[in-house]
Amino acid sequence: MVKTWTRGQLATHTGCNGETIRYYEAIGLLPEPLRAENGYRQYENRHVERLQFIRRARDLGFGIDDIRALLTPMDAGTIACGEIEKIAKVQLDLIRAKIRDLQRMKQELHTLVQSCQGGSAPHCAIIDALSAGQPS
Amino acid sequence: MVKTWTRGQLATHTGCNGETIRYYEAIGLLPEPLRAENGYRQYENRHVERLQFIRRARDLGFGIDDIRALLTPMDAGTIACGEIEKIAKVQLDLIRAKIRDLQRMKQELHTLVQSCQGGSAPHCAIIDALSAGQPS
DNA sequence: TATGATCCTTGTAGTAACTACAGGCTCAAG
DNA sequence: CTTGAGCCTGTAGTTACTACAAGGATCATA
Repeated sequence: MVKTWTRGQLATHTGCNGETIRYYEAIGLLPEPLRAENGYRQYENRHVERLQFIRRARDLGFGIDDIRALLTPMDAGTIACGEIEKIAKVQLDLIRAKIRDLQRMKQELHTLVQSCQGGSAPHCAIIDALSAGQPS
Repeated sequence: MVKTWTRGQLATHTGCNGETIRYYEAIGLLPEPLRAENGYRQYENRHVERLQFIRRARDLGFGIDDIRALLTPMDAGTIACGEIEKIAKVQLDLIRAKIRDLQRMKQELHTLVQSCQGGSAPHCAIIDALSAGQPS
């Protein structure tokens, strides 16, 4: 007998929300498992590994479609390393861009919050700045 | 006569999508403008300023509910500077946390992409790493 | 054996902040 | 007068889940 898992067990083991597991099945990321006689899903090791792969990729910021683009050739056994590297590099660039945006936002917000330090001004410096708007 | 703007003019002037303007009205961020006889919205200067305020705050990462929390006391004329500073500081902390997350992701992805540089390995190092999963 | 808690099943709706139609008026230019 | 753009309304789609509701199954305990 091969060890199988229920949905809750898979959720606990992987740290993935149980509903999310069902969602991944619905959108075709996680293959449909066999069912026990009572209708319960019976996950096997390949499901555990697949789900862990998905979660790791999601943690690194890959979108669902990116992950599909990684999994499909993996399933077909035709992994084109260059294609995969490309997806990862695009993702890396996206993350770098997001960091730049956030750092600009952080800088501006920091200036805003600093300007408030008086605390008892007749007008709120934050509101004033947002209303007037410095060129960003 | 006071100068008024159509929705499209307001969109062009503020750089905000025209549908988004309608959306802000629907959720109560932007007050309903008067209508011309043909039913067209007639925006006034206060709408332009309000929309610019909203866009600036959104650009700094404030959520709709944050902006509502800023606008409501502004409308009532009871601006509590401390409250506003608190909202801004929370937002600043959120942004700092996001930056940290993204930098961790960037580091891991960078390592992944570097590991691929061979290009002609029998297995893709990126796939291997995502499958095996180093502790993050 | 009864019962209550916990798990599983399904389908559907809600989240954030828009964005994109469809179907139908209105308006300005040529 | 026609054509194309802009405006109106309402609704549905986007991303990646998350949260029910209603009902059946299982398990521990009394």
